[in-house]
Amino acid sequence: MTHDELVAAAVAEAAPVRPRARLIDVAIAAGVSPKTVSRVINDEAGVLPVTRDKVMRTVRDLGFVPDRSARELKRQAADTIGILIDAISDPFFAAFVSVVEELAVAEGLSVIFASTGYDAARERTQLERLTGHRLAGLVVAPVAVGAATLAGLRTRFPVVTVDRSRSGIDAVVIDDFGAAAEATAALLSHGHRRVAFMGEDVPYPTVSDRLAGYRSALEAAGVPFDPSLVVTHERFQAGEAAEASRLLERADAPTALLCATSLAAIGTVQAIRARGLRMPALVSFGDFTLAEVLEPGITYVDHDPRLMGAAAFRRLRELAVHPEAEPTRTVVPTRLVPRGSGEVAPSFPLDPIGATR
Amino acid sequence: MTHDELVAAAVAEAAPVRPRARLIDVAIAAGVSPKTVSRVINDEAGVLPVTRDKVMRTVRDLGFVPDRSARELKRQAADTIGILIDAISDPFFAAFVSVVEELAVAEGLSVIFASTGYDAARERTQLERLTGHRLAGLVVAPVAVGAATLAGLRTRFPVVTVDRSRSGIDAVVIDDFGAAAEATAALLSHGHRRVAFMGEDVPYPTVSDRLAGYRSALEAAGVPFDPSLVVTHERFQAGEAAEASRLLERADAPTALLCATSLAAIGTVQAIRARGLRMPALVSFGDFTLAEVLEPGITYVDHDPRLMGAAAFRRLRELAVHPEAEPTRTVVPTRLVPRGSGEVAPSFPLDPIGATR
DNA sequence: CCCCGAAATGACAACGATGTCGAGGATGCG
DNA sequence: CGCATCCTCGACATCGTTGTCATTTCGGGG
Repeated sequence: MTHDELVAAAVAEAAPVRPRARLIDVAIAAGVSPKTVSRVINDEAGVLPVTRDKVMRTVRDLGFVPDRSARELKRQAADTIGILIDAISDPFFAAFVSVVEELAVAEGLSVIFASTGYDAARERTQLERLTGHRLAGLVVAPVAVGAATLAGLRTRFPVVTVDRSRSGIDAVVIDDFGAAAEATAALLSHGHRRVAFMGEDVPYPTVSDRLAGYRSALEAAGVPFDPSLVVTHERFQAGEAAEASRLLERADAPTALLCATSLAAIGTVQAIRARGLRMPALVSFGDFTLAEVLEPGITYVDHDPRLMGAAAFRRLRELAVHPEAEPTRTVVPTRLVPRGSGEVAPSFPLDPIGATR
Repeated sequence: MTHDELVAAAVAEAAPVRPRARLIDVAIAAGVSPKTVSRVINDEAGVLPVTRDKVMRTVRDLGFVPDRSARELKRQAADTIGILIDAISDPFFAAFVSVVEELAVAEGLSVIFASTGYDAARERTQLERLTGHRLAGLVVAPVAVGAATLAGLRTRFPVVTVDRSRSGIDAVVIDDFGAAAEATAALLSHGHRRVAFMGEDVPYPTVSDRLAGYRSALEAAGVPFDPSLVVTHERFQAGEAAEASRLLERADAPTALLCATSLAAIGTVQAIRARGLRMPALVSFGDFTLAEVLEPGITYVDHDPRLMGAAAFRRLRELAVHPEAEPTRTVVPTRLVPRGSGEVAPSFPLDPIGATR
């Protein structure tokens, strides 16, 4: 049989372009039936050690790797987790995806991902692309996709939304309203009365919930809401951030900023430095690289992508076991992490109101 | 629309478990043969407009999405790009993957990705997972996988390595040696004689090539190489960076640092600030968020992940058309971007040597 | 009015793997 | 020594889709 193998190997070698080995090729080379090869590569019981060894050797010799398409087609179960997010270049989602993949690997699952770029049409395309696979679960940060569509998918595999939610679908979110209110209240408690809000103008409520929390905190403190202090842009790249920073050159400039996302905070900080402006008090949503190295360190609302990724993955796996479970809304706790930038007093204390609580 | 959604959700709710619609289900519902449905969803010619409309309507009604496993199995061609990288949480790779996905989407391709975590065993597993799919191409940042394995894969689909190379395989890299030499020479030209090198201790030559470039530049300038100024750690997290920063507390502390990766630079900057040390001259490999906001801005060797991603993708697509093409080595140009931190003179000019060129 | 050819459609097999079930051989027990 | 039993292994059908090729249909020309 070693002889047989050598012959087979030689034959294989002779072929200039060796096509991918199939299970049947292994079976022929090893002199067993396809089913037996299948049993071996799937670690099923009921194969004689001798046979098993022979097959395994042949598998190695031919470099056989089972075809996932065929395997997925035959088995109804899948071992791929789909992730659909806004953009992988967003550090929040990079960390999020990283955790999900880490956990998936540990369970022998694959990860396939796609990004929407905040675009509804692209989201639809990508969603079809992902759901064309038999998935073991789908994690999606929904842009425009509705509850009905997701509910339809949910009959096929577990679905969890992240960062945003849809009725009837499991969600992993934070308390945007409460966290924003807390951050705003903290700024107010240091004497600020003119607090600006900067955020992306995205087609989902994350930022608007934060804006609502901001307004609510202002109201609770008896500070009038000034719409001119709310700056939203589709993105906070250099250009938009520069424009936003002009707010600080006004006569009635805000003395504090609440940035609704870390991207907004980064852009704003860059613009402020680039224009040589004096740094106002600032609180960011979400930590970011080097935020603690700035002078002062950037105070932020902790909004840990790793916790959220772990929560989403955990829920996905629970749903895999209990597909009929009631949808739950997992609110990952947040907390305000002071690092300096949020605890400075107004530069121009017009009318210090002192602690509001 | 909220109403519509509620209605749709209710309908979905009503159906206890609606199994996924198959092509055959569409065929039956539309009163045509499976093959005709196939023709319609693949936009093949030779279908009467009436029939086409009828089928398309049924497809929508049933929410039919073709099964990718079956499709991939039947067609031999695939439309999925595989990416295997060290870690998606590394901003370099996040940006890299982002570009590749962007380009892939534009051509109607999917992306499946996996990370190695710098671990050889995990790399092997992940590689099998990825190559179990029929791929339209594979981009890999190789850890331990050898030229032979990749050559085997190359007979099945285009393979491009990135950041590191393997003989006989197309590669997209930068000139690590040259770029490090240039950066080191620049530091020396500002009068530094004690320049430290900090980098990860990774099992591939990227960092060691940079170290070699550093040594070469020292030699060219007649500055003796001091091994105690080379600090390598497996990772540059808080702990390791803190240890590395102790170098700066020595009596004969270096006056300049060359950081072999942006992660090393970030960790080092964090540690320096955390310990309240005086900032030495510093040049980083690779830009990072907020690097320009620090005081002074961090001078870096531009090492653009977006360019590299685009180059890798382009090469993949070329190879798809010409599978037998000779492997090429694409060296993405780098340049030293001065922002201040690399252009400061030594704090303690022991023996200024002036410009060495 | 019939026949021909082109266009539209369908029947059938096959992609590569695995689930079901049955066949055959070795083993244990009376 | 014979029979029941267990264990190993293989034959065959099948997952959902598409390629090949045959068949039907329809309009037009003779």
